[in-house]
Amino acid sequence: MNKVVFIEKTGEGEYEFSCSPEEFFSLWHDYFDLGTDYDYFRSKVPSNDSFLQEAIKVGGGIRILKQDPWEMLITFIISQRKNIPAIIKAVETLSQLCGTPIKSSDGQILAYGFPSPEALSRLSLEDLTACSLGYRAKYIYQATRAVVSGEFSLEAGREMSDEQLKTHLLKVTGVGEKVANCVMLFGFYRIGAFPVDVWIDRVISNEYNGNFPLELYQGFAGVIQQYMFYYGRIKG
DNA sequence: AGGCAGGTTCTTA
DNA sequence: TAAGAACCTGCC
Repeated sequence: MNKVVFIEKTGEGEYEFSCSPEEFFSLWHDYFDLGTDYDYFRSKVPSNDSFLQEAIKVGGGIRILKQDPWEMLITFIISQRKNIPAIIKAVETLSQLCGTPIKSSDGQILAYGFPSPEALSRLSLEDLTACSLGYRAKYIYQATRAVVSGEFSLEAGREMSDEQLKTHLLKVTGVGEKVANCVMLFGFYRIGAFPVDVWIDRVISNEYNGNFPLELYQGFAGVIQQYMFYYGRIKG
């Protein structure tokens, strides 16, 4: 979206945003999903579920960010078989290569926005490979062309049911079950989507004996997934 | 030094 | 339908 904000913790439960109050309320308040009552979701965790009880305590400030579908599609295609530092690096390389510079009022470049489909489409397959994307380069090359040509519409996804959207996203080569769920959750705010990656797999097998009660969280399982993911990684 | 990493596709039965 | 190999590359 070609916007950047810097947030500083200034006290307990107190944060300072670098933007104006107008921008905070018109943009970031929604982006960080600050209008949603997460206490309601958390209240659905059974008191005898000690893992999730601890997780919602430790991960108290977690929010599902309302991110851009296109950015999520490409970012999560990149994420497969990569660790987090490598993902960040690849996304930053792409942004610096063909994203829009975001400047402060005095002209200083603060960050680069994620490249638009058109901007990415100007990169050749070789260009993409040079961004250390490995075998994902051709997935991204193909997805970019599908979107730019209109053959694949992310916008159309907004009107679809969760089930339709999942099927739609799975048509993109390089998008499987996990990536589709991530794009749904973070790019379309489908908080019922429940992405299962290796960390969630580990939590389910280690803490729930391979059987997680998903049915307790119908319609917002993605929020619960975030607590599981966050705390699961801390615990190792 | 090599296995492994926020998976997916392709191949084989 | 299901299990197993191959896939790129950089990090730990």
